[in-house]
Amino acid sequence: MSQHRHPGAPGRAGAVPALPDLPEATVARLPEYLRALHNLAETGHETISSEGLANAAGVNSAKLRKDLSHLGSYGTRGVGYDVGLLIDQIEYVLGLTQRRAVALVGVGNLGHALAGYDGFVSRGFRIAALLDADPARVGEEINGMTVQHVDELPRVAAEESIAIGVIATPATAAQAVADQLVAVGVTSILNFAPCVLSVPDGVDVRKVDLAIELQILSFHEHRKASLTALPTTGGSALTALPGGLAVTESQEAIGT
Amino acid sequence: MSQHRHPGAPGRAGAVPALPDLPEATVARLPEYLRALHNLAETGHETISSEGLANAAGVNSAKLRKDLSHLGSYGTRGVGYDVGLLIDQIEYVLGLTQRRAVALVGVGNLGHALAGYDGFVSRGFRIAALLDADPARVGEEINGMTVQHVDELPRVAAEESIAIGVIATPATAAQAVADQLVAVGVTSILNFAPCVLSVPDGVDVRKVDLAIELQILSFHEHRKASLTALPTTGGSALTALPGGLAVTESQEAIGT
DNA sequence: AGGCGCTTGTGAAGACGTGCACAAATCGCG
DNA sequence: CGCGATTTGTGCACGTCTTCACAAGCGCCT
Repeated sequence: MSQHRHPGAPGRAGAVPALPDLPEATVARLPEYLRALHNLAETGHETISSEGLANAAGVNSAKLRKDLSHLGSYGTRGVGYDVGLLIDQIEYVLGLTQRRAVALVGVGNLGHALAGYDGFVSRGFRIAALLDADPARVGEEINGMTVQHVDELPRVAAEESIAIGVIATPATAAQAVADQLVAVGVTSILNFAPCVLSVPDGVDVRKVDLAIELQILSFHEHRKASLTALPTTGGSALTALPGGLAVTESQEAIGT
Repeated sequence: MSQHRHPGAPGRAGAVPALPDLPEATVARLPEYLRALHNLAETGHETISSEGLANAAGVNSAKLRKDLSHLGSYGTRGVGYDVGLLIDQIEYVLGLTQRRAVALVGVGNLGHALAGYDGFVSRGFRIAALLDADPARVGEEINGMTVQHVDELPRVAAEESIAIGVIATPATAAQAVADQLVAVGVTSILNFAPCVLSVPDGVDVRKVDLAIELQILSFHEHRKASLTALPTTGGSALTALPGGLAVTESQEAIGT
Protein backbone atom coordinates (compact mmCIF):
# COMPACT_ATOMS: atom_id res chain seq x y z
CA MET A 1 0.00 0.00 0.00
CA SER A 2 0.86 3.69 -0.13
CA GLN A 3 2.06 3.07 -3.61
CA HIS A 4 -1.16 3.89 -5.33
CA ARG A 5 -2.19 7.44 -6.05
CA HIS A 6 -5.68 8.72 -5.60
CA PRO A 7 -6.93 10.85 -8.50
CA GLY A 8 -8.57 13.69 -6.69
CA ALA A 9 -7.60 12.83 -3.17
CA PRO A 10 -4.68 14.44 -1.42
CA GLY A 11 -1.70 12.58 -0.04
CA ARG A 12 -2.52 11.62 3.52
CA ALA A 13 -1.75 8.03 2.63
CA GLY A 14 -1.75 5.71 5.58
CA ALA A 15 -4.19 7.98 7.36
CA VAL A 16 -7.84 7.13 7.35
CA PRO A 17 -8.96 8.02 3.85
CA ALA A 18 -12.34 9.39 4.87
CA LEU A 19 -15.14 7.15 3.77
CA PRO A 20 -16.81 8.33 0.61
CA ASP A 21 -20.53 8.05 1.00
CA LEU A 22 -21.44 5.16 -1.18
CA PRO A 23 -24.86 4.49 -2.67
CA GLU A 24 -26.69 1.87 -0.64
CA ALA A 25 -27.00 -0.38 -3.66
CA THR A 26 -23.24 -0.35 -4.00
CA VAL A 27 -22.69 -1.11 -0.34
CA ALA A 28 -24.99 -4.09 -0.63
CA ARG A 29 -22.90 -5.50 -3.46
CA LEU A 30 -19.44 -4.94 -2.03
CA PRO A 31 -19.59 -8.03 0.20
CA GLU A 32 -20.37 -10.13 -2.83
CA TYR A 33 -17.38 -8.71 -4.66
CA LEU A 34 -15.28 -9.40 -1.62
CA ARG A 35 -16.32 -13.03 -1.50
CA ALA A 36 -15.59 -13.44 -5.20
CA LEU A 37 -12.19 -11.80 -4.77
CA HIS A 38 -11.25 -14.15 -1.97
CA ASN A 39 -12.12 -17.06 -4.22
CA LEU A 40 -9.96 -15.61 -6.96
CA ALA A 41 -7.07 -15.02 -4.60
CA GLU A 42 -7.23 -18.62 -3.45
CA THR A 43 -7.08 -19.86 -7.00
CA GLY A 44 -3.93 -17.89 -7.64
CA HIS A 45 -5.20 -14.90 -9.56
CA GLU A 46 -3.25 -11.73 -8.97
CA THR A 47 -5.27 -9.47 -11.21
CA ILE A 48 -8.79 -9.65 -12.53
CA SER A 49 -10.68 -7.72 -15.14
CA SER A 50 -13.99 -6.09 -14.40
CA GLU A 51 -15.57 -8.59 -16.73
CA GLY A 52 -14.09 -11.53 -14.85
CA LEU A 53 -14.95 -10.22 -11.44
CA ALA A 54 -18.43 -9.30 -12.57
CA ASN A 55 -19.02 -12.85 -13.71
CA ALA A 56 -17.73 -14.23 -10.46
CA ALA A 57 -20.01 -11.96 -8.52
CA GLY A 58 -23.02 -12.41 -10.74
CA VAL A 59 -23.40 -8.83 -11.88
CA ASN A 60 -22.96 -6.76 -14.99
CA SER A 61 -19.45 -5.44 -15.59
CA ALA A 62 -20.45 -1.81 -16.07
CA LYS A 63 -22.20 -1.86 -12.74
CA LEU A 64 -19.17 -3.37 -11.10
CA ARG A 65 -16.85 -0.74 -12.51
CA LYS A 66 -19.13 2.02 -11.38
CA ASP A 67 -19.36 0.52 -7.92
CA LEU A 68 -15.61 0.26 -7.60
CA SER A 69 -15.10 3.73 -8.99
CA HIS A 70 -17.13 5.06 -6.09
CA LEU A 71 -14.50 3.99 -3.66
CA GLY A 72 -11.80 5.74 -5.62
CA SER A 73 -10.98 2.55 -7.31
CA TYR A 74 -7.62 1.08 -7.91
CA GLY A 75 -7.69 -0.53 -11.30
CA THR A 76 -5.20 -0.32 -14.12
CA ARG A 77 -6.49 0.32 -17.60
CA GLY A 78 -5.57 -2.39 -20.00
CA VAL A 79 -4.84 -4.76 -17.12
CA GLY A 80 -7.57 -4.96 -14.54
CA TYR A 81 -7.72 -4.84 -10.78
CA ASP A 82 -5.09 -6.06 -8.36
CA VAL A 83 -6.91 -8.72 -6.40
CA GLY A 84 -5.05 -8.30 -3.14
CA LEU A 85 -5.26 -4.54 -3.20
CA LEU A 86 -8.96 -4.60 -3.94
CA ILE A 87 -9.58 -7.02 -1.10
CA ASP A 88 -7.82 -4.65 1.27
CA GLN A 89 -9.77 -1.70 -0.04
CA ILE A 90 -13.16 -3.32 0.26
CA GLU A 91 -12.40 -4.79 3.66
CA TYR A 92 -11.34 -1.39 4.82
CA VAL A 93 -14.46 0.31 3.52
CA LEU A 94 -16.70 -2.32 5.05
CA GLY A 95 -14.97 -1.87 8.36
CA LEU A 96 -13.70 -5.42 8.46
CA THR A 97 -10.14 -4.56 9.38
CA GLN A 98 -11.14 -5.10 12.95
CA ARG A 99 -12.98 -8.27 13.79
CA ARG A 100 -16.33 -7.09 15.07
CA ALA A 101 -17.96 -8.67 18.07
CA VAL A 102 -21.49 -9.95 17.66
CA ALA A 103 -23.98 -10.77 20.38
CA LEU A 104 -26.53 -13.38 19.43
CA VAL A 105 -29.80 -13.30 21.32
CA GLY A 106 -32.14 -16.25 21.09
CA VAL A 107 -30.66 -19.69 20.93
CA GLY A 108 -33.67 -21.57 19.69
CA ASN A 109 -33.96 -23.43 16.46
CA LEU A 110 -32.50 -20.78 14.23
CA GLY A 111 -30.20 -19.17 16.78
CA HIS A 112 -28.60 -22.51 17.43
CA ALA A 113 -27.70 -22.82 13.78
CA LEU A 114 -26.41 -19.28 13.62
CA ALA A 115 -24.21 -19.89 16.63
CA GLY A 116 -22.54 -22.69 14.73
CA TYR A 117 -22.43 -20.97 11.37
CA ASP A 118 -18.78 -20.66 10.47
CA GLY A 119 -19.50 -18.09 7.77
CA PHE A 120 -19.67 -15.44 10.45
CA VAL A 121 -16.28 -16.29 11.80
CA SER A 122 -14.62 -16.74 8.44
CA ARG A 123 -15.91 -13.43 7.11
CA GLY A 124 -14.82 -10.98 9.72
CA PHE A 125 -16.92 -11.47 12.81
CA ARG A 126 -16.62 -12.97 16.23
CA ILE A 127 -19.55 -14.26 18.20
CA ALA A 128 -18.86 -12.71 21.55
CA ALA A 129 -21.90 -13.92 23.44
CA LEU A 130 -24.87 -16.24 23.23
CA LEU A 131 -27.88 -15.07 25.18
CA ASP A 132 -31.35 -16.37 25.83
CA ALA A 133 -34.24 -15.48 28.08
CA ASP A 134 -35.18 -19.08 28.81
CA PRO A 135 -33.49 -20.21 32.04
CA ALA A 136 -33.62 -23.77 30.76
CA ARG A 137 -31.27 -22.85 27.97
CA VAL A 138 -28.82 -20.88 30.08
CA GLY A 139 -25.67 -22.88 30.64
CA GLU A 140 -26.02 -24.90 27.49
CA GLU A 141 -22.80 -25.14 25.56
CA ILE A 142 -22.81 -24.49 21.83
CA ASN A 143 -19.74 -24.60 19.71
CA GLY A 144 -17.53 -23.96 22.70
CA MET A 145 -19.58 -21.09 24.05
CA THR A 146 -21.89 -21.06 27.01
CA VAL A 147 -25.35 -19.59 26.77
CA GLN A 148 -25.93 -16.78 29.25
CA HIS A 149 -29.11 -15.17 30.41
CA VAL A 150 -30.15 -12.15 28.41
CA ASP A 151 -30.10 -10.04 31.55
CA GLU A 152 -26.34 -10.46 31.54
CA LEU A 153 -26.26 -8.29 28.46
CA PRO A 154 -25.05 -5.12 30.24
CA ARG A 155 -22.17 -7.00 31.81
CA VAL A 156 -21.24 -8.68 28.54
CA ALA A 157 -21.40 -5.39 26.70
CA ALA A 158 -19.12 -3.85 29.27
CA GLU A 159 -16.55 -6.61 28.91
CA GLU A 160 -16.62 -6.92 25.16
CA SER A 161 -17.28 -4.08 22.81
CA ILE A 162 -20.38 -5.37 21.12
CA ALA A 163 -20.77 -3.86 17.67
CA ILE A 164 -23.71 -5.78 16.33
CA GLY A 165 -26.67 -7.56 17.85
CA VAL A 166 -28.39 -10.47 16.18
CA ILE A 167 -31.96 -11.23 17.18
CA ALA A 168 -33.12 -14.78 16.63
CA THR A 169 -35.95 -14.86 19.13
CA PRO A 170 -39.66 -15.36 18.49
CA ALA A 171 -41.38 -12.24 17.20
CA THR A 172 -43.05 -11.60 20.53
CA ALA A 173 -39.72 -11.11 22.29
CA ALA A 174 -37.89 -9.26 19.56
CA GLN A 175 -38.84 -5.68 20.40
CA ALA A 176 -37.89 -6.09 24.04
CA VAL A 177 -34.55 -7.57 23.06
CA ALA A 178 -33.96 -4.75 20.60
CA ASP A 179 -34.61 -2.24 23.35
CA GLN A 180 -32.13 -3.99 25.60
CA LEU A 181 -29.52 -4.04 22.86
CA VAL A 182 -30.00 -0.36 22.16
CA ALA A 183 -29.78 0.36 25.87
CA VAL A 184 -26.30 -1.11 26.08
CA GLY A 185 -25.12 0.89 23.09
CA VAL A 186 -25.57 -1.45 20.16
CA THR A 187 -26.20 0.57 17.01
CA SER A 188 -26.60 -2.19 14.45
CA ILE A 189 -29.10 -5.02 14.61
CA LEU A 190 -29.72 -7.98 12.39
CA ASN A 191 -33.26 -9.16 12.97
CA PHE A 192 -34.43 -12.64 12.07
CA ALA A 193 -37.75 -12.31 13.88
CA PRO A 194 -40.73 -11.70 11.63
CA CYS A 195 -41.73 -8.31 12.93
CA VAL A 196 -40.79 -4.68 12.54
CA LEU A 197 -38.55 -3.20 15.20
CA SER A 198 -38.73 0.39 16.25
CA VAL A 199 -35.42 1.84 17.25
CA PRO A 200 -34.08 5.33 17.79
CA ASP A 201 -32.44 7.26 15.00
CA GLY A 202 -28.88 6.30 14.46
CA VAL A 203 -29.53 2.61 14.94
CA ASP A 204 -29.45 0.48 11.83
CA VAL A 205 -31.68 -2.53 11.50
CA ARG A 206 -31.54 -5.10 8.77
CA LYS A 207 -34.16 -7.76 8.60
CA VAL A 208 -33.94 -11.26 7.23
CA ASP A 209 -37.21 -13.11 6.96
CA LEU A 210 -36.87 -16.56 5.53
CA ALA A 211 -40.57 -17.03 4.87
CA ILE A 212 -40.74 -13.78 2.96
CA GLU A 213 -38.08 -14.98 0.57
CA LEU A 214 -40.13 -18.06 -0.15
CA GLN A 215 -43.26 -16.01 -0.64
CA ILE A 216 -41.53 -13.83 -3.19
CA LEU A 217 -40.50 -16.95 -5.06
CA SER A 218 -44.02 -18.20 -4.75
CA PHE A 219 -45.27 -15.10 -6.51
CA HIS A 220 -42.96 -15.73 -9.43
CA GLU A 221 -44.03 -19.35 -9.57
CA HIS A 222 -47.61 -18.23 -9.64
CA ARG A 223 -46.94 -15.73 -12.38
CA LYS A 224 -45.02 -18.21 -14.48
CA ALA A 225 -47.82 -20.73 -14.09
CA SER A 226 -50.45 -18.22 -15.13
CA LEU A 227 -48.44 -17.36 -18.20
CA THR A 228 -47.80 -20.87 -19.42
CA ALA A 229 -51.49 -21.51 -18.92
CA LEU A 230 -52.14 -19.14 -21.78
CA PRO A 231 -52.81 -21.17 -24.89
CA THR A 232 -51.40 -20.10 -28.20
CA THR A 233 -54.47 -18.37 -29.51
CA GLY A 234 -55.42 -16.68 -26.32
CA GLY A 235 -58.98 -16.34 -27.48
CA SER A 236 -61.05 -18.50 -25.22
CA ALA A 237 -58.95 -19.89 -22.42
CA LEU A 238 -61.69 -20.07 -19.89
CA THR A 239 -59.72 -22.30 -17.64
CA ALA A 240 -57.39 -19.60 -16.53
CA LEU A 241 -58.17 -16.10 -17.58
CA PRO A 242 -61.66 -14.90 -18.23
CA GLY A 243 -62.23 -11.80 -20.28
CA GLY A 244 -60.63 -8.49 -19.65
CA LEU A 245 -60.43 -8.70 -15.94
CA ALA A 246 -57.98 -6.32 -14.39
CA VAL A 247 -55.06 -4.81 -16.14
CA THR A 248 -54.78 -6.20 -19.60
CA GLU A 249 -53.05 -2.98 -20.46
CA SER A 250 -50.49 -3.42 -23.15
CA GLN A 251 -51.34 -6.42 -25.26
CA GLU A 252 -48.76 -8.65 -23.73
CA ALA A 253 -48.95 -11.29 -26.45
CA ILE A 254 -46.79 -13.88 -24.90
CA GLY A 255 -46.84 -16.21 -27.82
CA THR A 256 -44.85 -19.15 -26.59
CA MET B 1 -65.52 -13.05 -1.13
CA SER B 2 -67.38 -12.24 -4.35
CA GLN B 3 -69.00 -9.37 -2.55
CA HIS B 4 -66.54 -6.72 -3.59
CA ARG B 5 -66.82 -4.84 -6.82
CA HIS B 6 -63.88 -3.87 -8.92
CA PRO B 7 -63.99 -0.32 -10.30
CA GLY B 8 -63.28 -1.00 -13.90
CA ALA B 9 -63.49 -4.73 -13.79
CA PRO B 10 -66.57 -6.73 -14.68
CA GLY B 11 -68.19 -9.19 -12.33
CA ARG B 12 -66.90 -12.69 -12.98
CA ALA B 13 -65.91 -12.85 -9.34
CA GLY B 14 -64.62 -16.15 -8.15
CA ALA B 15 -62.73 -16.69 -11.37
CA VAL B 16 -59.02 -16.18 -11.48
CA PRO B 17 -58.36 -12.48 -11.91
CA ALA B 18 -55.36 -12.27 -14.21
CA LEU B 19 -52.21 -11.25 -12.41
CA PRO B 20 -51.25 -7.66 -13.05
CA ASP B 21 -47.52 -7.39 -13.47
CA LEU B 22 -46.35 -5.81 -10.28
CA PRO B 23 -43.13 -3.88 -9.80
CA GLU B 24 -40.53 -6.05 -8.13
CA ALA B 25 -40.21 -3.63 -5.25
CA THR B 26 -43.90 -4.01 -4.59
CA VAL B 27 -43.76 -7.79 -4.71
CA ALA B 28 -40.98 -7.77 -2.16
CA ARG B 29 -43.14 -5.79 0.24
CA LEU B 30 -46.39 -7.68 -0.12
CA PRO B 31 -45.32 -10.49 2.21
CA GLU B 32 -44.58 -7.94 4.89
CA TYR B 33 -48.03 -6.42 4.48
CA LEU B 34 -49.49 -9.87 4.68
CA ARG B 35 -47.76 -10.62 7.93
CA ALA B 36 -48.92 -7.32 9.40
CA LEU B 37 -52.46 -8.01 8.25
CA HIS B 38 -52.51 -11.40 9.91
CA ASN B 39 -51.42 -9.75 13.13
CA LEU B 40 -54.20 -7.20 12.81
CA ALA B 41 -56.77 -9.87 12.09
CA GLU B 42 -55.74 -11.75 15.21
CA THR B 43 -56.14 -8.67 17.32
CA GLY B 44 -59.66 -8.21 16.10
CA HIS B 45 -59.29 -5.44 13.55
CA GLU B 46 -61.73 -5.65 10.69
CA THR B 47 -60.56 -2.61 8.80
CA ILE B 48 -57.29 -0.75 8.78
CA SER B 49 -56.21 2.56 7.31
CA SER B 50 -53.22 2.83 5.03
CA GLU B 51 -51.51 4.79 7.78
CA GLY B 52 -52.11 2.05 10.33
CA LEU B 53 -51.05 -0.76 8.05
CA ALA B 54 -48.02 1.18 6.91
CA ASN B 55 -46.92 1.57 10.52
CA ALA B 56 -47.44 -2.10 11.20
CA ALA B 57 -45.38 -3.00 8.17
CA GLY B 58 -42.68 -0.42 8.70
CA VAL B 59 -43.19 1.56 5.53
CA ASN B 60 -44.48 4.91 4.41
CA SER B 61 -48.23 5.14 3.86
CA ALA B 62 -48.06 6.62 0.38
CA LYS B 63 -45.88 3.76 -0.71
CA LEU B 64 -48.26 1.28 0.77
CA ARG B 65 -51.24 2.79 -1.00
CA LYS B 66 -49.45 2.76 -4.30
CA ASP B 67 -48.40 -0.83 -3.79
CA LEU B 68 -51.95 -1.92 -3.02
CA SER B 69 -53.33 0.11 -5.89
CA HIS B 70 -51.20 -1.97 -8.22
CA LEU B 71 -53.20 -5.03 -7.43
CA GLY B 72 -56.45 -3.26 -8.15
CA SER B 73 -56.89 -2.54 -4.56
CA TYR B 74 -59.92 -2.95 -2.42
CA GLY B 75 -60.01 -0.02 -0.05
CA THR B 76 -62.88 2.22 0.89
CA ARG B 77 -62.27 5.94 0.97
CA GLY B 78 -62.96 7.44 4.31
CA VAL B 79 -62.74 4.02 5.95
CA GLY B 80 -59.69 2.02 5.01
CA TYR B 81 -59.04 -1.51 3.89
CA ASP B 82 -60.99 -4.59 4.83
CA VAL B 83 -58.43 -6.73 6.57
CA GLY B 84 -59.84 -10.09 5.62
CA LEU B 85 -60.38 -9.15 2.03
CA LEU B 86 -56.91 -7.75 1.69
CA ILE B 87 -55.41 -10.90 3.15
CA ASP B 88 -57.23 -12.97 0.55
CA GLN B 89 -56.12 -10.66 -2.22
CA ILE B 90 -52.45 -10.68 -1.28
CA GLU B 91 -52.41 -14.40 -0.65
CA TYR B 92 -53.93 -14.93 -4.03
CA VAL B 93 -51.45 -12.71 -5.80
CA LEU B 94 -48.53 -14.35 -4.03
CA GLY B 95 -49.81 -17.73 -5.07
CA LEU B 96 -50.34 -18.87 -1.51
CA THR B 97 -53.82 -20.23 -2.03
CA GLN B 98 -52.23 -23.57 -2.62
CA ARG B 99 -49.70 -24.75 -0.11
CA ARG B 100 -46.48 -25.07 -2.07
CA ALA B 101 -44.15 -27.97 -1.60
CA VAL B 102 -40.53 -27.20 -0.82
CA ALA B 103 -37.55 -29.50 -1.11
CA LEU B 104 -34.72 -28.71 1.26
CA VAL B 105 -31.28 -29.87 0.20
CA GLY B 106 -28.47 -29.87 2.72
CA VAL B 107 -29.26 -30.81 6.26
CA GLY B 108 -26.15 -29.46 7.94
CA ASN B 109 -26.01 -26.78 10.51
CA LEU B 110 -28.28 -24.32 8.78
CA GLY B 111 -30.43 -26.83 6.93
CA HIS B 112 -31.24 -28.51 10.18
CA ALA B 113 -32.60 -25.28 11.56
CA LEU B 114 -34.56 -24.56 8.41
CA ALA B 115 -36.13 -28.00 8.55
CA GLY B 116 -37.47 -27.15 11.96
CA TYR B 117 -38.42 -23.57 11.22
CA ASP B 118 -42.16 -23.34 11.72
CA GLY B 119 -42.35 -20.04 9.87
CA PHE B 120 -42.29 -21.96 6.60
CA VAL B 121 -45.21 -24.10 7.57
CA SER B 122 -47.23 -21.31 9.12
CA ARG B 123 -46.82 -19.03 6.14
CA GLY B 124 -47.97 -21.15 3.29
CA PHE B 125 -45.39 -23.82 2.62
CA ARG B 126 -44.87 -27.49 3.20
CA ILE B 127 -41.50 -29.10 3.46
CA ALA B 128 -41.97 -32.07 1.21
CA ALA B 129 -38.50 -33.56 1.41
CA LEU B 130 -35.21 -33.32 3.23
CA LEU B 131 -32.23 -34.33 1.16
CA ASP B 132 -28.50 -34.58 1.72
CA ALA B 133 -25.53 -35.96 -0.16
CA ASP B 134 -23.83 -37.30 2.94
CA PRO B 135 -24.76 -40.99 3.43
CA ALA B 136 -24.14 -40.55 7.14
CA ARG B 137 -27.02 -38.13 7.32
CA VAL B 138 -29.47 -40.16 5.28
CA GLY B 139 -32.04 -41.77 7.50
CA GLU B 140 -31.78 -39.16 10.20
CA GLU B 141 -35.13 -37.99 11.43
CA ILE B 142 -35.80 -34.28 11.77
CA ASN B 143 -39.07 -32.86 12.89
CA GLY B 144 -40.91 -35.99 11.84
CA MET B 145 -39.27 -36.23 8.44
CA THR B 146 -36.60 -38.60 7.28
CA VAL B 147 -33.55 -37.37 5.43
CA GLN B 148 -33.18 -38.98 2.03
CA HIS B 149 -30.23 -39.11 -0.29
CA VAL B 150 -30.10 -36.30 -2.80
CA ASP B 151 -30.08 -38.83 -5.64
CA GLU B 152 -33.65 -39.63 -4.66
CA LEU B 153 -34.61 -36.21 -5.93
CA PRO B 154 -36.12 -37.41 -9.23
CA ARG B 155 -38.33 -39.90 -7.42
CA VAL B 156 -39.38 -37.34 -4.82
CA ALA B 157 -40.15 -34.79 -7.51
CA ALA B 158 -42.27 -37.33 -9.31
CA GLU B 159 -44.30 -38.10 -6.20
CA GLU B 160 -44.73 -34.60 -4.92
CA SER B 161 -45.01 -31.57 -7.12
CA ILE B 162 -41.98 -29.66 -5.92
CA ALA B 163 -42.40 -25.96 -6.53
CA ILE B 164 -39.37 -24.54 -4.78
CA GLY B 165 -35.94 -25.84 -3.90
CA VAL B 166 -33.95 -24.58 -0.95
CA ILE B 167 -30.20 -25.02 -1.02
CA ALA B 168 -28.46 -25.10 2.33
CA THR B 169 -25.33 -26.95 1.35
CA PRO B 170 -21.74 -25.75 1.43
CA ALA B 171 -20.85 -23.46 -1.45
CA THR B 172 -18.86 -26.17 -3.20
CA ALA B 173 -21.92 -28.37 -3.61
CA ALA B 174 -24.46 -25.68 -4.40
CA GLN B 175 -24.10 -25.49 -8.16
CA ALA B 176 -24.42 -29.24 -8.59
CA VAL B 177 -27.51 -29.29 -6.43
CA ALA B 178 -28.99 -26.41 -8.38
CA ASP B 179 -28.42 -28.34 -11.58
CA GLN B 180 -30.17 -31.35 -10.13
CA LEU B 181 -33.09 -29.25 -8.99
CA VAL B 182 -33.44 -27.66 -12.39
CA ALA B 183 -33.22 -31.07 -14.00
CA VAL B 184 -36.30 -32.28 -12.15
CA GLY B 185 -38.26 -29.20 -13.11
CA VAL B 186 -37.82 -26.84 -10.18
CA THR B 187 -38.08 -23.25 -11.37
CA SER B 188 -37.54 -21.36 -8.12
CA ILE B 189 -34.55 -21.69 -5.86
CA LEU B 190 -33.71 -20.14 -2.54
CA ASN B 191 -29.97 -20.29 -2.09
CA PHE B 192 -28.28 -20.01 1.29
CA ALA B 193 -24.86 -21.02 0.02
CA PRO B 194 -22.42 -18.15 -0.42
CA CYS B 195 -21.90 -18.43 -4.15
CA VAL B 196 -23.57 -17.41 -7.37
CA LEU B 197 -25.61 -20.01 -9.14
CA SER B 198 -25.99 -20.16 -12.86
CA VAL B 199 -29.33 -21.42 -14.01
CA PRO B 200 -31.22 -21.42 -17.28
CA ASP B 201 -33.60 -18.65 -18.20
CA GLY B 202 -36.96 -18.99 -16.58
CA VAL B 203 -35.57 -20.19 -13.28
CA ASP B 204 -35.68 -17.70 -10.43
CA VAL B 205 -32.99 -17.66 -7.80
CA ARG B 206 -33.02 -15.68 -4.61
CA LYS B 207 -29.98 -15.62 -2.43
CA VAL B 208 -29.73 -15.17 1.30
CA ASP B 209 -26.25 -14.71 2.66
CA LEU B 210 -26.15 -14.21 6.37
CA ALA B 211 -22.58 -12.99 6.46
CA ILE B 212 -23.30 -10.38 3.83
CA GLU B 213 -26.01 -8.89 6.00
CA LEU B 214 -23.53 -8.53 8.81
CA GLN B 215 -20.98 -6.98 6.51
CA ILE B 216 -23.46 -4.38 5.37
CA LEU B 217 -24.14 -3.53 8.99
CA SER B 218 -20.43 -3.41 9.57
CA PHE B 219 -20.09 -0.77 6.89
CA HIS B 220 -22.65 1.41 8.60
CA GLU B 221 -20.92 0.90 11.94
CA HIS B 222 -17.69 1.92 10.34
CA ARG B 223 -19.22 4.99 8.79
CA LYS B 224 -20.94 6.03 11.98
CA ALA B 225 -17.70 5.61 13.86
CA SER B 226 -15.78 7.71 11.38
CA LEU B 227 -18.38 10.43 11.73
CA THR B 228 -18.55 10.51 15.50
CA ALA B 229 -14.78 10.52 15.52
CA LEU B 230 -14.81 13.94 13.96
CA PRO B 231 -16.46 16.07 16.66
CA THR B 232 -14.65 18.24 19.20
CA THR B 233 -13.18 15.72 21.60
CA GLY B 234 -12.84 12.85 19.23
CA GLY B 235 -11.13 10.64 21.74
CA SER B 236 -13.36 9.41 24.48
CA ALA B 237 -17.05 8.73 24.92
CA LEU B 238 -16.89 5.02 24.47
CA THR B 239 -19.69 4.19 26.84
CA ALA B 240 -22.50 5.70 24.85
CA LEU B 241 -23.18 8.23 22.22
CA PRO B 242 -22.39 11.79 23.19
CA GLY B 243 -24.61 13.88 21.00
CA GLY B 244 -28.35 13.93 20.71
CA LEU B 245 -29.26 10.34 20.14
CA ALA B 246 -33.03 10.20 20.04
CA VAL B 247 -35.41 11.21 17.37
CA THR B 248 -34.01 14.54 16.35
CA GLU B 249 -34.55 13.63 12.75
CA SER B 250 -34.62 16.87 10.86
CA GLN B 251 -31.77 18.82 12.35
CA GLU B 252 -29.29 15.94 12.38
CA ALA B 253 -26.24 18.00 11.45
CA ILE B 254 -23.51 15.59 12.47
CA GLY B 255 -20.07 17.00 11.84
CA THR B 256 -19.76 18.03 8.22
C1' DA C 1 -80.61 16.03 2.05
C1' DG C 2 -76.57 18.36 2.58
C1' DG C 3 -72.23 19.31 4.47
C1' DC C 4 -68.05 17.82 6.80
C1' DG C 5 -64.17 15.16 7.95
C1' DC C 6 -61.56 11.35 6.78
C1' DT C 7 -59.11 8.21 3.63
C1' DT C 8 -58.04 6.28 -0.72
C1' DG C 9 -56.09 6.41 -5.30
C1' DT C 10 -53.07 8.74 -8.46
C1' DG C 11 -50.64 12.42 -11.37
C1' DA C 12 -46.40 14.60 -11.33
C1' DA C 13 -41.84 15.53 -9.82
C1' DG C 14 -37.79 14.18 -8.02
C1' DA C 15 -34.29 10.81 -6.40
C1' DC C 16 -32.01 6.82 -7.35
C1' DG C 17 -30.07 2.98 -9.87
C1' DT C 18 -28.69 0.81 -14.35
C1' DG C 19 -26.51 0.07 -18.70
C1' DC C 20 -24.58 1.77 -22.95
C1' DA C 21 -20.95 3.48 -25.33
C1' DC C 22 -16.78 5.74 -25.71
C1' DA C 23 -12.65 8.55 -24.47
C1' DA C 24 -8.57 8.04 -21.72
C1' DA C 25 -4.95 5.29 -19.99
C1' DT C 26 -1.86 1.48 -19.84
C1' DC C 27 0.84 -2.51 -21.47
C1' DG C 28 3.39 -5.30 -24.75
C1' DC C 29 5.61 -5.81 -28.96
C1' DG C 30 7.86 -5.04 -33.09
C1' DC D 1 9.57 4.80 -29.94
C1' DG D 2 5.18 4.37 -31.68
C1' DC D 3 1.18 1.54 -32.43
C1' DG D 4 -2.47 -1.51 -31.55
C1' DA D 5 -4.89 -4.28 -28.22
C1' DT D 6 -7.05 -4.09 -24.02
C1' DT D 7 -9.53 -2.45 -20.12
C1' DT D 8 -10.83 1.13 -16.93
C1' DG D 9 -13.58 5.14 -15.61
C1' DT D 10 -17.54 7.97 -16.66
C1' DG D 11 -21.01 11.12 -19.13
C1' DC D 12 -25.52 10.41 -20.55
C1' DA D 13 -29.94 8.57 -21.31
C1' DC D 14 -33.29 5.59 -19.64
C1' DG D 15 -36.09 3.10 -16.49
C1' DT D 16 -37.64 2.23 -11.79
C1' DC D 17 -38.86 3.61 -7.26
C1' DT D 18 -40.27 7.04 -3.89
C1' DT D 19 -42.60 10.88 -2.15
C1' DC D 20 -45.63 14.73 -2.25
C1' DA D 21 -49.91 16.76 -2.68
C1' DC D 22 -54.51 16.78 -3.83
C1' DA D 23 -58.93 15.56 -6.15
C1' DA D 24 -62.43 12.10 -5.75
C1' DG D 25 -65.16 9.20 -2.98
C1' DC D 26 -67.31 7.51 1.21
C1' DG D 27 -69.76 7.51 5.64
C1' DC D 28 -71.65 9.94 9.39
C1' DC D 29 -74.00 13.54 11.67
C1' DT D 30 -77.19 17.11 11.78
